[in-house]
Amino acid sequence: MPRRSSGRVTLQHIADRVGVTKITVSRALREPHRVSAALRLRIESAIDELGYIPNHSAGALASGRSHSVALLIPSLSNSVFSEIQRGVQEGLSEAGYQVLIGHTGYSILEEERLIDTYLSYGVEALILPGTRHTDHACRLLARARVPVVETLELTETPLDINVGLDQHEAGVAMTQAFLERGYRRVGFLGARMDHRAQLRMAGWETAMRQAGLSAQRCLTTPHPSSYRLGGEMLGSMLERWPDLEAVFCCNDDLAAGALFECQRRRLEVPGALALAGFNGLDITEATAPPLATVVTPRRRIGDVIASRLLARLQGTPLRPSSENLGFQIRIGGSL
Amino acid sequence: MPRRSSGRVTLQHIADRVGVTKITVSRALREPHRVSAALRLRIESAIDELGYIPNHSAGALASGRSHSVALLIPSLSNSVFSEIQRGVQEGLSEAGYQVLIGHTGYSILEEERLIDTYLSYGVEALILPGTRHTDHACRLLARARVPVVETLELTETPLDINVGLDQHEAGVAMTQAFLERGYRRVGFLGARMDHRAQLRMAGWETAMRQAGLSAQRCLTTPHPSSYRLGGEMLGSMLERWPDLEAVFCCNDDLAAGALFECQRRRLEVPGALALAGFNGLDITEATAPPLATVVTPRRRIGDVIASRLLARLQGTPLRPSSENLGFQIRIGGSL
DNA sequence: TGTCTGGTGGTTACCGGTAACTTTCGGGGT
DNA sequence: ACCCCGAAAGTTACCGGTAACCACCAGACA
Repeated sequence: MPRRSSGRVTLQHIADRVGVTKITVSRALREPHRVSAALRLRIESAIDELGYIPNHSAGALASGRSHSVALLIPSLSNSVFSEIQRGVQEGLSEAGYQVLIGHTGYSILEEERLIDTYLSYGVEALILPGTRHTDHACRLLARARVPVVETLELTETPLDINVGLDQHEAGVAMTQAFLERGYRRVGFLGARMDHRAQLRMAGWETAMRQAGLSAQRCLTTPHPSSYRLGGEMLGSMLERWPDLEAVFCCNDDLAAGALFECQRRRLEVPGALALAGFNGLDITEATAPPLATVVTPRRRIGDVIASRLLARLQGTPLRPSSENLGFQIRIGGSL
Repeated sequence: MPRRSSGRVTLQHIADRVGVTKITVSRALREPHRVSAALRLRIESAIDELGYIPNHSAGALASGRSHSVALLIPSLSNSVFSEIQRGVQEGLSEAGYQVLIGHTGYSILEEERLIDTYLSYGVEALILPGTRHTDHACRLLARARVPVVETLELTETPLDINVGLDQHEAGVAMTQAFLERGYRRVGFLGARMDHRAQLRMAGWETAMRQAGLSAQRCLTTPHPSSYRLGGEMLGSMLERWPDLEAVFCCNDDLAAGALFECQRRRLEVPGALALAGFNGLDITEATAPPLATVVTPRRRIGDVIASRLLARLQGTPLRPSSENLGFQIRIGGSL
């Protein structure tokens, strides 16, 4: 007799209905071949007659397996992450894993909190955006002995699996594309300034210095980037450096916003001002002119994460490793 | 002696270290006032010395409470949903709930699958996008006796809590804004054509018919909307109906894409063609000219969902109810 | 006929917490 | 001196599954 009559249908209810023990019902669900066909049918019909819903907590507790993986992403509204998510999801859900999505808002403190939460949920792996974490987060991860993927950026010292691209190198390459086309006074416009934005900016600086040019035309803000912000910041830059020839924006949103501002000011792009963004989102191909950008292999990152993780979850022991998936420069028509 | 030496630190380990029983440690964590201050301190230091991470499954199983709520959203890359998420998250996390995000990809079958999954995770409430669900999903929800929020749209027959806006009415209102300004040959451009897009379109039809005008200039596709698609589809519409004066797009992405296409064709907006979108995303204020749009109170929807849900979770019994949070027409400069 | 084997299904204990009830103990009121 | 009370900590049983091992049985085979 149950202490709390929770009203919820359990394995025991199904078992009673069919006249077997609950372990048999459990087997019918998880290892159907181990139960005779006739019995299996009776169990199945009892299950949907009574409306049984398994209790994940009980299963996870008893088996020590949660069949779930946490994917932390900095922003829900940025399609960069949604494409990664799609790849991860597809690969892992086929293998029977549930992907739990967490939202860090670009904060490593929030990331730490989420790592803690998801470890207590018993996730079997964690996928983190970026390679910088709080000390406490690193300690948690080390103790958890759970596969960890760090993504988007690359690091010399991966915690475990690292899949991404070299953001600094991409920043250098895009800047060089400006320089090759004869632009000299190339500015940099950055928002949010998370670690990846910083790396891109550092790439711009490196390339400018190497070419013996000034890397001073640079405007950044900690605010989250948006189209509007791109326009406003471009305005400030033009005021401060009226001789600006080109602007490398740390992402496509800013670049599109900057392009709109140019349209408003009747500044021809790229005639009067050249622009480039970063990521290769849909919008860069749709604007007039299309925006130059660094195309990042987001979908592929998701796929690769899924496949490396599955290998790891299925027992292949790997040493910490870094995988560089590269990028492509697309010139579009704004440069 | 544990059967499986999972390596994981449990309450028992902390208890042994401190010399108390595990229930005391459990209390120190959940009801600190019930444990003496001195002991509490010793327990706390043991906890972070040994790196204890609670086992959520065990807690949920024993207490029958998961402290989590599922929020299903159709698309991760659409900021409409990310703003709702922000409101929900903020309200619920303060009250100690964890918000689990699920991604339906606009499919009610996938929604059904996720409802099943999250019920088995023992969520204490479900927040669903839209008011249409599969029959099986409805049966699951009915049996689960868990608060359910249906959002974005309104319905006459809410399952439980319904918070949103009248999409049809909004479609009518935007169309009337076109008509008031003298536009007559107003077309409709729709993508994805999920239920909300259909309602908006129906609103457009209603308003056109009421004004005695033709509602034939309409182009839709089941493909997901994107900037590029907006441009391409506008191209098709112009080819098919060269006399088009205005286009109401079922969302801002399409409208922006259509605007870009106009720029490419040197079609003045709104001089040669008027445009409007739907949702009031950031981009509508950034383009040149800014886009007319229906501003939906997304953040507020999130906040209201959180507050109604908390009331419900804290025991206030409510009958099924519908709450209309309205919308605003913003004319921008494209109309 | 006896033994072995594989296919089925059952027994038992346990996962790591928590609810509900009980025990212990020191102090205040009368 | 007695009783009562509340605070602090412990006991016990249980949440709903699953792992590991065991029992039974029919047919294959010697």
